[in-house]
Parts: sequence; structure tokens; C-alpha cells
Amino acid sequence: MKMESKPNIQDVAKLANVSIATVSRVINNQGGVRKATEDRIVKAIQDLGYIRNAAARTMKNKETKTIGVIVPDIKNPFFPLVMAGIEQKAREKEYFTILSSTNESPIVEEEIVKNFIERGVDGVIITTANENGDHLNLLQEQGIPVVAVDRSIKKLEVDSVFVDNIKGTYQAVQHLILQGHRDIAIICGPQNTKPGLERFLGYQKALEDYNVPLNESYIVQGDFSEKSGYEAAQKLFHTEHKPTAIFSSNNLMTIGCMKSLKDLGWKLGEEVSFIGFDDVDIATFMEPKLSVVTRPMNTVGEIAFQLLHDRISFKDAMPKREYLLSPELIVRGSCRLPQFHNGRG
Amino acid sequence: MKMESKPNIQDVAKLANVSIATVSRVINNQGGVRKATEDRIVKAIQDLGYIRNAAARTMKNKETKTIGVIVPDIKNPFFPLVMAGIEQKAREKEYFTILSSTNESPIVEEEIVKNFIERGVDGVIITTANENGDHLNLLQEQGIPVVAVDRSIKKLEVDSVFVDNIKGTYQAVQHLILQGHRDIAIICGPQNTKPGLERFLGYQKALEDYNVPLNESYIVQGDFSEKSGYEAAQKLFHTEHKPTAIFSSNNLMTIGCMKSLKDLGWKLGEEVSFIGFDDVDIATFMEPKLSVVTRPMNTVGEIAFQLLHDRISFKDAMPKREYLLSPELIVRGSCRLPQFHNGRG
DNA sequence: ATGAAAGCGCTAACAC
DNA sequence: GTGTTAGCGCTTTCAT
Repeated sequence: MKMESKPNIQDVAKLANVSIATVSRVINNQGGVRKATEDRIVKAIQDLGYIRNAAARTMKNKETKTIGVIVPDIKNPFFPLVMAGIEQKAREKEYFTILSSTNESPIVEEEIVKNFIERGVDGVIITTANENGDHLNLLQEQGIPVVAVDRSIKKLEVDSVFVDNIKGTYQAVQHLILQGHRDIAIICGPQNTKPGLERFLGYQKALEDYNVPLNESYIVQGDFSEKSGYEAAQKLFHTEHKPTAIFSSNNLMTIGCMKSLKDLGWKLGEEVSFIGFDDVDIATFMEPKLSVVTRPMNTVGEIAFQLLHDRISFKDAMPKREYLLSPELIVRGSCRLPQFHNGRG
Repeated sequence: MKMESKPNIQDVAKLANVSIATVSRVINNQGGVRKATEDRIVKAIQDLGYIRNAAARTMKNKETKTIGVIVPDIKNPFFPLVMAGIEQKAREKEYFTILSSTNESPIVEEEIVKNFIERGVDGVIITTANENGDHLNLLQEQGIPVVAVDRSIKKLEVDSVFVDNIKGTYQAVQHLILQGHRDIAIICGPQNTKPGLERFLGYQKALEDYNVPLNESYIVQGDFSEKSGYEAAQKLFHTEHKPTAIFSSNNLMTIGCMKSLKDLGWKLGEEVSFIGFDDVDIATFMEPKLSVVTRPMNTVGEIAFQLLHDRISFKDAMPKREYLLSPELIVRGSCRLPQFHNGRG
């Protein structure tokens, strides 16, 4: 039993007194090997502590059983949750997952893509940092299947799984309107992202449908970061007529916004109602509890992998598929009748 | 220009009218190639859209420039934060990171390890699901460097980066004692994990040093999950003499505990003081704000990679190194003078 | 400065 | 049932 370095299929073959072909057969459960032979080989594998070499197999097979996942911000809890769904399904199919975070930088994203390609990933699931998608051409050129999650990719024909942002936001804003709010502010996400834009559109549509005039000073731009949510709330607090309700376009901004309200002494649920897109840890034990629009993160991940796996398995052309999951409005205590506290009611 | 399949080094060589050896030289910046030749090759690479094949390089080089990261629960925000630190440093050194989550299952963990080995990771950073470490032998056999994070690995001699759990907890409990609390409960983590055990030890030590008797009914066992935190608080609420203060051993249990307090109507900061290990999103805009023990997650990740990289680079024996980072107690509003509300004061 | 060729560990087509 | 062998794409001596 040689001790230096890792044993390979040769070593196993030698020890079991067979050819490497036979060893390969048993390693891959291809059958057609006499029981006794197989036993000898299995024993040899055990004794040697042999482990197959993925690099070598990849060279022959042209597949790595690996999929790459690219997210813009691993610190946003949304993504680990999606990731959990992906990993779970992937493991079932014996795929492995490699995750990288771009920090919202298309440059970094392109590097990652290139690296993924070098590594021969069989497919990619991505929430891109730049929906334009020029930097993602490589993927297409290499014929690597791609699934877009949450954000679209304009220049690429890819399967995707989205959430109905417009509907989700619409329901939230509608709820506020029906409660009597008319001064409803929105903290927007970046308008060059699908979620950012669509959530704004849902807001706009709801106001329109209910003939609530759109007030420019109630529209404040954020970038999905906690910081921007904080600043947005500050800005809203200092508008001439404070809004009576706020809709926040994502979880991180919701958190920032809450911190801001607290610092400002702006009473949630009393002076200002609130609904945020995406649930947050804190939602249920704040006082009042936060109303939110939720979506099934785990399912998003599962479907994303499913779509990707289909593409990997049947390389034939297949029309592009798009899943649109429905978000759900959860009404808790943070939205109440408006108080017209700013002296206009 | 051939269109089918990916171009390889051969194709480049042909197009540039040189041998593959020369192409290899320029790809790897080894110098010793005439400028004109190099230019031709670079152009050919561009024209062909050539991308190097990691599998093939790995076969020659015996290295993948990849490190594997194994965490017990990707949904615990602690780990993405550590991960961010690892990734950042790794990218600087041109290493890639592959992340897998075990769901606290040693079985899954062993599978992952095996898979990482197949893939030839150059090193592993792990927060193991079983500190005993028998299932991690493979790593040692293969001579793959390992760095332990947060939890130790008994059977393996590995570098590690820990946080001083005892000290952190001690400070927290000490603070409560100095405020006058004597009925201090602890929601423990699993006692077979280093963080779980040490945090309990810190608690014990503080009580001892200040001559506060340890009350068995104030020690309740959790498993680091939100659910267990919730249940623990329920249990504590229903003890004969309710504790006047609670220490929670991790972030998820803190969240569960908070939900529980809310449901029970057990007034935080008034009827019961609280300090948790690890900061949580919610900490600063609850009322009162949560006091917590924090630790530098990003730094943990950075150091972990640094240690691993050293091992990978200098394969020579090197004494095992252990980093012990200091946590910090942040006192906010959730711990106050005890009220002796249960009628014993 | 450049090229020829061996070989990394494996799979699969083809022999026997 | 089992063995032989030709690559997969690359790096790296060793020639020239």
C-alpha cells in the first residue's frame, strides 16, 4: 500500500489484479462485472482510500455536475434563503453548487462568470448586477444554460423565475388607500432593476386606479441598501406635508427605514403607516408588527434549479420559460387609519 | 474560425501559427516569447474567444485555486457575514470559494467533504456539525489544509479562529449581576459545540465569581434555532420564580426568545432584562433596544482565509495556530435594574 | 525564442 | 467479463 500522494485508478487496478477499465466499471456502477471481481475492487478502493478525481472525469465527460450561483449581495437574507432552495434540489440530483457574490458590481460579475466558465460549470443561476446583460455574453457563446432569478437579463434569452412585483406592491398600496391614506410615499429601489422598477410601477398603478394623485416629493430613490432606506425616511420626514404611509421596496431598506423612524421619533402605525416588500426578522416583534409583502424564497430557489436542470438535461431547443410567483400581503399592525397629523385632515 | 464547441489551446496555436507550448507560455505570463509572437497569440485568443480549461490545468498542476467552505446553516446570518470576509480575501489571492451548508448534519458534512476532495479543493474552512471530527479524517489523509471556524475539531490538528465565548458571556452576565440581577437564566446552545459549551461556562463562571447561586431551573437547553429560543422563553416564563434576566446563547435563539416574550406579554427591560450573544438586525429598533455581545464576523472570515492560505502556500510543518478574537458587550436598553416583580424582592 | 512530446487520471470504444 | 488503448486540454522538460 503506497503512502505517498493520492491513489488513482491504476493503483486500485493493480491491487485488485484487474485492468483500469474494470475498475472504472464498478466505480460508475455500469454492471457487467463478476461479483467476485467487484468485491475485490471495492475492497481495494477501501484499503487504498481511493477517491475519484473530478478533474480527470470532467476532461472526458465534458461535465462537472456543478452549477454556479451568482448573487449581488450575500448579506441580504433573501439570497441565502433562495440558495437554500437551490442547494436542496441540487443535492437531490447530485449537483454541486458554487456561490459567488458580486457586491452589485458588473465588473466583478464578469470575472466570476469567466471563472465559472473556466471551471466548466454546467449551468448558472444568476441575479445579475446589470440587467442589460452585455457582460453576460460569454455564457451564451459557450452555450451554458442560464436561469435568471428576480432580475431579468435583457440581452439573453433565458429561463427565469420572477415574483409578481407589480401585483405585490399594488396590493400593498391598495390596502393603504382603502384604509384612507392618500399621502403615500414609496422608497424606490434602483429603477434599472426589474424589482426596483416594477415595484414602483405597482405603486403608480394603484394610485392611478384609485385616483390618488402622484406626489413627486413622496417618491424617494434608494438603492436597496439599509443606509439608503434610512436616508429616505429622513427625507420623507422633512417634506412639507409628511406622508401618512410609506411603502419600502425591499427588506434592507425597510430595516433602515425603521431605524430612521425610531431616531426621528416618528411613530410607526400611529403617525405613519408602513408596508415593506419582503419579510424581515423583526417584523413580528416590533410594536406594532410590520405589515409586509412576502414571497416564497425557498420555492424560488427550487424552481430555479429545476429550470436549469431541464436545460442541462435536454440540450435541445426549448421555448424560454418564465415563472411568475405570487407574493402575498401580510397585514399586521403597522398600517392603520391615517391620522392626518400634519394638520390637513 | 471554427464555431462548434469551445476552442482549445490547439486552436489558438494553429491560428497564431505557433506551437501549443508557446501559447501556454503567454497564457501563463512566463515570458521568453518574442513580442510579435505574443501579439499574434493574444489576438488569436481574442478572435477565438478562448478560455482556459480549469480541469486540464488541474490535472497537471495538482491545484485548483479553490477553497471549500462548509457551514452548518447558511440561513444563520452569521455565516454569510463570515463568508463575505473569506471571499474578499480569497479573491485578492485569486482563489475561488465554494460554499456548502450541512444543515447541522454530520452525514451531509461527510458527503460534502468527499465531494470537495473529488474536486480537489486546495483547502477547507469549516464550522463543523460534529466537533468530534471522526468524519473529517479524509481531509487529513489527503493532506488538505483545514481551518476551523467558531467550532473546534477534536480529532484534527488544525488552525482555527475562535471568539472568546467565555469572556463575552462573562461580561454580559457580570453586567447583569452588577445591575442587581440574581435570577439570571441562560438559554444554552448545544453543549457538544464549543460555542454552546463555552457560553455556558462563561455564565457559570460569572455567577460563581459573584457568589450568585446557580439555579438549575434557569438553565434551559436550546439548539441554536429560532424555534428552540422561542420554546426556552416559554419554559422560563412558567418557572415558579421567573428569572429577572435572560442570556441567550446565539442570534437565532435571541429572535425566537423575543417573539416569545412578545407573545407572552413579558415586558422586555421592565419585567425581564436581556442580553444575547451575537448582534441581530432588530436589536436597535426594538423598544427597548437589545443589549448584545458582538463579534467581528468579517474579520473572522478574513483571518480564516489568511490562515488557510499560509498552509496552502508553505506546505512545511508549522505549529498549529489559534486565533482568539475578543467579542464586545454592547449595552443598550434591554438590561435594567431588576424589578423583583415575582414578589420575592 | 520556439517546438515536440510525455503524461496528469479517467472513460469508452473496441477487442478478445 | 475483462483488457487495451486513444484521447480529453494542458504544462513542462528537453531539444533545437
